[in-house]
Amino acid sequence: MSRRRPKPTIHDVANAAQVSVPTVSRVLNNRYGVAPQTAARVQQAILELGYESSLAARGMRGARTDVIGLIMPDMDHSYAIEVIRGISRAVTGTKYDLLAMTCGRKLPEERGVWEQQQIQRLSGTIVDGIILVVPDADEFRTDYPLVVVDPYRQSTACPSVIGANLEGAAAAMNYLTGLGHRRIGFVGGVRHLQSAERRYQGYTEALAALDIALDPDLVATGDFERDGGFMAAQQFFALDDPPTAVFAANDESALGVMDAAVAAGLRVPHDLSVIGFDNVPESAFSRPALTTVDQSISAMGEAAFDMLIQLIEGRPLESRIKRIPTQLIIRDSCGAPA
Amino acid sequence: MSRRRPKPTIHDVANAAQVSVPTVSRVLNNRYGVAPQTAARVQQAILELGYESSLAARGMRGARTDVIGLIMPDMDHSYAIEVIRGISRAVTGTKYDLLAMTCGRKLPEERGVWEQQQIQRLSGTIVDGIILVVPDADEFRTDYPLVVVDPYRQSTACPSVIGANLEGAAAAMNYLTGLGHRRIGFVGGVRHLQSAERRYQGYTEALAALDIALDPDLVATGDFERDGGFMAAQQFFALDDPPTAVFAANDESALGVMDAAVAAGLRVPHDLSVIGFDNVPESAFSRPALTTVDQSISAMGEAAFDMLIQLIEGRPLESRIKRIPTQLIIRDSCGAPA
DNA sequence: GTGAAAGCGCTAACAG
DNA sequence: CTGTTAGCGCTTTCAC
Repeated sequence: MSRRRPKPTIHDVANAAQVSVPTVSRVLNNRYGVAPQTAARVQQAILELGYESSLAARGMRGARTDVIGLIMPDMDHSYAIEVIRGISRAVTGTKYDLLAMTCGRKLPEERGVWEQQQIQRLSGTIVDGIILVVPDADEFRTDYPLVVVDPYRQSTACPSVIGANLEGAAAAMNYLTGLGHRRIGFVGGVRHLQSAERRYQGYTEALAALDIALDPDLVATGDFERDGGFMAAQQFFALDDPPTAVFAANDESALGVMDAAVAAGLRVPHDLSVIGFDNVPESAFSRPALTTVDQSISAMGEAAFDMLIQLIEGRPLESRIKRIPTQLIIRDSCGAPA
Repeated sequence: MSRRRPKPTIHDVANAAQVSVPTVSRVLNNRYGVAPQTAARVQQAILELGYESSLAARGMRGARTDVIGLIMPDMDHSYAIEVIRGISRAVTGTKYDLLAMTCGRKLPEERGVWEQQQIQRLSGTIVDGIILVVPDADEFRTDYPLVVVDPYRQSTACPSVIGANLEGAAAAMNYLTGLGHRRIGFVGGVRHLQSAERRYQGYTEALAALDIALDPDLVATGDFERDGGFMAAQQFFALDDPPTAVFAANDESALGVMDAAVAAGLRVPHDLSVIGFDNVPESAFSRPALTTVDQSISAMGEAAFDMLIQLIEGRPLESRIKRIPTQLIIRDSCGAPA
């Protein structure tokens, strides 16, 4: 470690083995036309020098790298973690390595360009294909294999994996109304995010089906984070006629609503029913355990990986859009209205 | 998206802006000596073409990439996730991007070489420095900035971040013996992993301090996973004189022990006390909540990032080994022996 | 079978 | 201020 011993290059190997650079390249890639003896000498040199080819250089020459890229805005929230888990599992046992990138700058307005940047910085050279999670942008200037998970808008521009948001929201609302709730609050997610919109749509449609007028006071704009749910709930509680149930557009928000409920001295589900969306691991451990709509995020990750491999290997895609079904998970946070 | 429009290169930009390639490179890197007018024309072309420089090509030319690499054997288990979280948080707000790699091939014997491979494949070109998590290998052939998290053995070869495993284990054991336990089982971790060894050492030393003979029947070799804990516990329960408490070398094993306890009809902590190590998020949600030693894995990740940045930016390291302290978290899984 | 030459996209050193 | 020349580490023709 003391002296700066530069990483051995293919050149060093060639020298050590007394052959030319292309020959080393050939044995590296198991090409035909190398004498067994020569190959052995090269292998020997590789071992001795501890040589390993540079991903960058190799990729630049157009060769496949057997690495797939995952680009996501953060690797901190449960949603992101679950996607990573799914893809990580899918990668296991394949020849592919997984390369996940996330950015330091967290300002939303920088995100869109960041995504685009990363795609181009990586594509074609470093990775063979890319999975993009919850992209801010809608369209991408690339023709490399690219699969989008849970896009903003449902464009057919890229092959994508989406959740059955509308159906899931309908199931949640039906469950709540079936329990007898009529005043139901909704905590939304990031504005203009497709998944959030669809869940909202499920909310309004369910209300309409029962001829319940949409009360603007009962619709709060959250941010898909715990704090947003907390604040939204506080607004609800301050109402003259507060809701008896809250449908939050994702679990983190729902957990925030529950936090607000205990802070306000309300008991869940006795005084307030709460239902979430996503079924992130934490939802099973809240007190009471959160009733939610399982969106199987990790399954979305796995599906995205499968699609990407099809694309990379040039096999035809069954469909450009893969919809992952949703499932109502009934736990302890909902009951009949008091 | 229909036609294969190849990614624009610096060349295309140069053409479009009617300048030479190096000029484009200059404006790209905010170098001095470009006429404002020319620069504007280049910027214009960049925008129109949606150009973004290739990480691979840029890195190959020796320039800094402002990307730091994270190499880990998996991105699925809680431990790995926590490390990612910590580093991801540390990266936030800095100019660095984070690139995390995992491999598809999961066989342990392939791991050692895989790590070495990745380091060389990435270092110097694609990333400015690397954080390596729980490496199998002990020494690395690289002179690039490299920080190791929780290494196998405590070698001084690389700057590293380690947990206070011995102290933590001592705290756990003291707590158990303070409660009155004398027959305490130990579920170990992956053999030869330094952290597991140190925790075992804490176990034996605590026993020795109380003049309790080490009973081989009470020491099981786990694998740091839930199943291993489960099986180890079953062995304990089958003993003529089963332990009244179990110290598991990590939380996942401890959770497995609790699973086995309920399967055997034992109540925790009434019939059996269980204590873990790590304080992964799940441990707070088990029933009963797991008493454990907080190892602040995400803090280890953050510390590793900080050290790496020092290395990259050429600032002197305070110390080559950073030890992250440990803290006993008392929850509900331990009590006095029956 | 093997080496020489060319070029991937980019930047650094030099001219002009 | 800007263009020309070289070369990073590697693979791919194409000769020999």
